[in-house]
Amino acid sequence: MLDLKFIRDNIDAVRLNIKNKNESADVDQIPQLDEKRRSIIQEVEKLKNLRNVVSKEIAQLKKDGQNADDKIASMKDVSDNIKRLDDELRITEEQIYQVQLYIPNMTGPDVVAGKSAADNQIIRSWGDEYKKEVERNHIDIATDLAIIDFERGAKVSGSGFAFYRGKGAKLERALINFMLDYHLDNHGYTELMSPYLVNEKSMYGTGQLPKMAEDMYHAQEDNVYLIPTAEVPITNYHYDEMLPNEKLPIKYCGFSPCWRREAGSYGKEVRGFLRVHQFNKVEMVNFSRPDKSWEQLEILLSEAEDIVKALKLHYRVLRLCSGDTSFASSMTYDIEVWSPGEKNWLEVSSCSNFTDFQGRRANIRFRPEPNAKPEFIHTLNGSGLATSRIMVAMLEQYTDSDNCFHVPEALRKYTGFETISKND
RNA sequence: GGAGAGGUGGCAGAGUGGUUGAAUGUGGCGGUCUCGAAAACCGUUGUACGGGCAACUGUACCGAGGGUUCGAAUCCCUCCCUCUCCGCCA
Repeated sequence: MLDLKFIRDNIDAVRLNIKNKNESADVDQIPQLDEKRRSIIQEVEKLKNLRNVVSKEIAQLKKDGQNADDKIASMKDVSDNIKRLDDELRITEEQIYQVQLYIPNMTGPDVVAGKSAADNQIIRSWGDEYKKEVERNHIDIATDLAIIDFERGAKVSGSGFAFYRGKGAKLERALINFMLDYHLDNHGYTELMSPYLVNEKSMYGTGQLPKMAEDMYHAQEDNVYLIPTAEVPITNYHYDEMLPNEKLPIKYCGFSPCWRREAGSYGKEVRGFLRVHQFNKVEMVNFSRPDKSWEQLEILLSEAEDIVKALKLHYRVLRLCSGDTSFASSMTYDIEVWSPGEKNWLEVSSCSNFTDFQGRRANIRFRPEPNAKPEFIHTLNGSGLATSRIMVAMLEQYTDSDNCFHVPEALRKYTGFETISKND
């Protein structure tokens, strides 16, 4: 959410930003609604002041045993007017809020205006030496090794769901544990294991609602949502809180499955693990002072890169253009690994600075100095990493011509085995 | 799911219609005393919005939202949450 005062003072920039982000929000009605809001406040507060003063006079008169009927009668009208104006104010503020909810975060200074993924900037790439030519993609390999079962996933749950089986399941667990341990041991994170169902308020707090309602699984009976990312519970962990300045930045990481309906995305990149309704991810969340958040974003990105490097996978880093930068994000870096089977880049991490956008929605603040006014915190998060596409790249990268998968060095102490072959 | 109790300031805890933004305690901050500290004593200690260049000032906030009333922390309704007991259950 953007600050109302900011919108009022920067209406043109806000309008341009909406356009650059391919969003639609009718910001034009804000100035007059805000004007109306303020004039109502001034009027109603005058009346309330009058009411307070006269009420005290009435109390005094009664205490002195005198008659106060005249004053009470004269206040009746005032009271009715207050009620009417308060209603009007409430409606006006609700109208403003409903517009505000759909206004995206302002993009950061380094974000170029652009329409689509084609306009994203390539920042760097790494691990050229790990490129490899393969004939089979991850689906063939995994099916052949019987470590991932897409068919039965579809039978039991629907397309976009899969079973990990045998050594495949253990490999997945190894990957998750490796990533978590890496961040805990090397990057100073505190682990959070979170709820996977969250309430509506949390979804508004991080900005998934109201815009993304269609993309989430919703349990109507209890009005809770399956999380599309651990960002939601972990960021909202500090909902309505004042964070101690001396503890900043506060860094949490956590594993969770992620559920996404992916409504309307059929036909593209849906094969196998490329786009699924449920996948596993380790998420990193950072609560930062505003003056440090851009610096923290670079650190967060490097922490995610460390994982890909440790797995020795060829990857590149992109800075997303405005059109590709998500609703709540100010700036986002994507990490993409090379899939030899797809001959394409696959997104495995998104690292974003949300500035104060989520902090304002979720009311998470801190005090810059002991007696200073509270300010909204900056939040950042990044995948570190999503496993399904890492699994794609690993399977294609590390399976030899004899159809034997070699576990990457970094994962061996977690798997307890070094290879996976057909009859394991 | 059934029955009951409760949600007040950083925390604890008074307050059942009229100078209550809220007693009191405690914690925090500043000070006096002290070589220093403790104790004691004094002072101070919320947020949001509006107006004002500012000092300042107005309004609101006692779980949330409605209602009654000239006036609500206090009365009524709805919802949320916590706790206790019973039932069910991994």
